[in-house]
Order: sequence, then structure tokens, then C-alpha cells
Amino acid sequence: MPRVAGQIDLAKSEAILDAAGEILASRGLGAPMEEIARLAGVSKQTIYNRFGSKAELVRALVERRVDEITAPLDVQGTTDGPEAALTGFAKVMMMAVLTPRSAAFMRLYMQGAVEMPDLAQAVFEAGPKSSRARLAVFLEREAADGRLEIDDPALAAEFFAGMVVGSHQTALLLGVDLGLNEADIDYIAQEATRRFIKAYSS
Amino acid sequence: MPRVAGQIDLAKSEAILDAAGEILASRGLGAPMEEIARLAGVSKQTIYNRFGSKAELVRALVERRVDEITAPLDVQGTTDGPEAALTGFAKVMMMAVLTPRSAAFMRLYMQGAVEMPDLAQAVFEAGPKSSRARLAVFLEREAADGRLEIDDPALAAEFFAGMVVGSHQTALLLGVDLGLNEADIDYIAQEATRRFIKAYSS
DNA sequence: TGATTTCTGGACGCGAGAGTCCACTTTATT
DNA sequence: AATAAAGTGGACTCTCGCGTCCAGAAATCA
Repeated sequence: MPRVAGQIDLAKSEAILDAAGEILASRGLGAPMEEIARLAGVSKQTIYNRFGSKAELVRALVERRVDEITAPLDVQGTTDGPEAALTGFAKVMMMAVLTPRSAAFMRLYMQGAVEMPDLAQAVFEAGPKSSRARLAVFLEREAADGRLEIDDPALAAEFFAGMVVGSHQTALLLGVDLGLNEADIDYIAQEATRRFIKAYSS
Repeated sequence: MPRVAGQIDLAKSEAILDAAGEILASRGLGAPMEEIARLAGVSKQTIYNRFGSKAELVRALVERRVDEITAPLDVQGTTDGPEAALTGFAKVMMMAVLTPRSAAFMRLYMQGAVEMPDLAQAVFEAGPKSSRARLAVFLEREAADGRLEIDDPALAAEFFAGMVVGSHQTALLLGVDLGLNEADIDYIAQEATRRFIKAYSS
């Protein structure tokens, strides 16, 4: 079998996934494949050739996004006290989570949580769980070095993350625009950090 | 017009709304009307006679739920220090929010946030916003009485609510069962209260 | 009992979206 | 130029769910 000729696979799959993300996030899981094909500049058949079904397209989309989510959470390292690290973490987290785009995707995952539980689970582990875990590790180190007094680092991490993201995320998911600007984010990040450190000082 | 005879309206509408809640929460907005009719023990036509369309059925359902949500948040009042009140508030909040049923409904609202923004908005105001506001009022009073030192009560309320409910809610919405039992809830409520008071003491 | 109103339940029309089929084109290889 | 893989676009089938229609069955009042 001379398995050659024709076009080789190219970044066309990427275009399909991009389009799928765009359409599905904005219109929900019920959005028609034709729209995705149109936006991707591709025939519907091509999508089926590459992904087989809508469910698998969604699966591929989520798996790709999972990698993007996990990446930018590596925010720790300063050693002149926990303030800077915590504030930085808070800002990154807020900017990552509190965008209409993130909300649209989160809505998508939640919608899929019923029909595709494993996907939603994967998102949870790549997103919230992973970020909390890294924060917990950081807090544990700070505690070990005597800069903070933390008996339950995992719970402390939950608390900090909850303070920072908290109900803003719920609002966004419900489609309510709280209109946070960068100054607001700075303020919240700093205030959360200040109160958190006060709560966990000896 | 002798507008009498036949059956008068009865609590059959309630049965329909109950069934709608059950079905829609578990199967999503895409669930068929026939299921709802079957569970309500009613013909599909009756639903249409009473509610007109699926969208209006959902609207009625949400409006009824909004009342239920707002009610149990009146948890304040002890004057021997904020601990008991805060712990109580935390527990009520967790029990209200962290059930599979609440999560299912919340998922429903979020799913509808795109097509019916006003509904989602109403839910936000009856739920998260209202509870935070009441908590903020309580905190302001505590601050005025000198028991706590709070410069921004609204933000403090966000922080406390975020600590308590935080990522547990996200997990639930993603269909991940964290399996919190009553002891866990007690522990989290007490720990959150302790840390919060420490963070806002003079 | 008769009149009137509501409910039932099943059939039906209709639109929409998943996935398939296919004839034709495009692109790369030899 | 000949071949083979991959893509295109449009028509098509199938399923599903909303909403309607209607004939007959309660139920309620006079």
C-alpha cells in the first residue's frame, strides 16, 4: 500500500478545534456542527473524518484546553515573604478565571458534566484541584520555614482560592457582569493576601 | 358567561412544577416535556394549557425557586460574639449550596444564562447576592460595635462566603462528589470562622 | 340529567440537527 | 501525466422534541 499523496494532516484540526471552542462556548453544546465547519473553513465531512462524532470532538477540545489550563499556575518562588507570591497568584487566578471566555467554557463543562462525567472530572483536576494543590504545597513550605502558621495547608489553600475567586465566578457563570477592572483585581488580590496572612500568622 | 363547571385549578400546577424541577435539573434543559408530564401524572396538553410553552414553564419554575432560596438566609442575631453567628451562617450556606440537588439547579440556571439572562440574573440576586448582602450588614454591625475591625464589609462578606463555599461548589457543579459529611462541614465552618475572625481582629 | 369546562392520550405536522453518501475537485507523490 | 489520498459541498436519511389537534372521558354545577 503506497500510503502517500493527498494532503498530509496539517493545522486544520487546530482550526476545527478553535472553531468548536468558539461556537460551543458561546452557543452551548447544542450548537450545530455546520456552524463549526463554516467557522473553521472546512467541510462538515472533514470534521467527521478527523473526529468521528460530535462527542469525540468535544472530548478532544476539552483535552486540549486542559493543558492550557494547567500551564500558567506555576506562580510561586519569591522568598522575601509570602505577600508577593500570594498576590501574584491571586491576580493570575482571577485573570484566568474571571473572563467571559473562561466562564463560557466552564459553563460548557458543567453542561457536559451529566453526559460526560469523565470530561468534567478531568477539567476539575486540571483546573481548580491542581491550582489548589500547588498553592497548598507553597503554603506548606512557608509554614515549614516559619513564615506562616498553618495546620491544614489544603484547607488554607481552599480558603485563599475561595476568597479570591469566590462569588465573582458564580456571578459570571450566571451571566452577570460585575465589571471588574484591573484596579479592582489589584485591590482584591492585595486585600485577600493581607487578610489571609493575618489569619495565618503566629 | 356562566364560567363554572369542569375542574377548578388545583395543586396540579404544583405537581407540574415539581416534576419539571426534577426532570430538568437531572437531565438538563433539553429534557422532553413528555417526561415532565409523565412524572407529574398529567397530560402534555395540560402543561401547555397552563404554561403556554416550555420557556414559560422554566420561567415559572425558576421564579418559584427564587423564593425558596432567599428564605433560609436569615441567620444572625446572637450577641455573645460573632463566632456562633458566623459558624451558623457557614453551615446553613454549605448545606443549602453543597447538595447535588442545588448543584443540579445551579447548573440549570447557568445553562439558561445565555438564552434567558434575566432569569439567571434573578437567581443571582436572590441567592449569592442576597446572602452576601445580609452577611455584610451583620459584619458592619459587628464592626460598629467594636467586635471586629472591618473597613470593607462587602468585600469581607465575599471573602467569608468564598472561604466557606469556595471550590466545593465548583467541584459539585462539575459533577465531582467530594463526599462531605456533616463532620467535615462542621470542621470547615469552624475553621473558616476562626480564621476569618483572626483576619479581622484589631 | 344536561350543560359546560377541563383533562386525557394518542396521533400528527414541523423544524432542526447528527451523521452519511457521493460526485467532483484539489493537492501531493512517482 | 497517472495515481492516490484528502477535501468539498450539497443532498439525503433518521431521529427527536416542540407544539397542536381532536375525540372521548371525568368532573362539576344547575
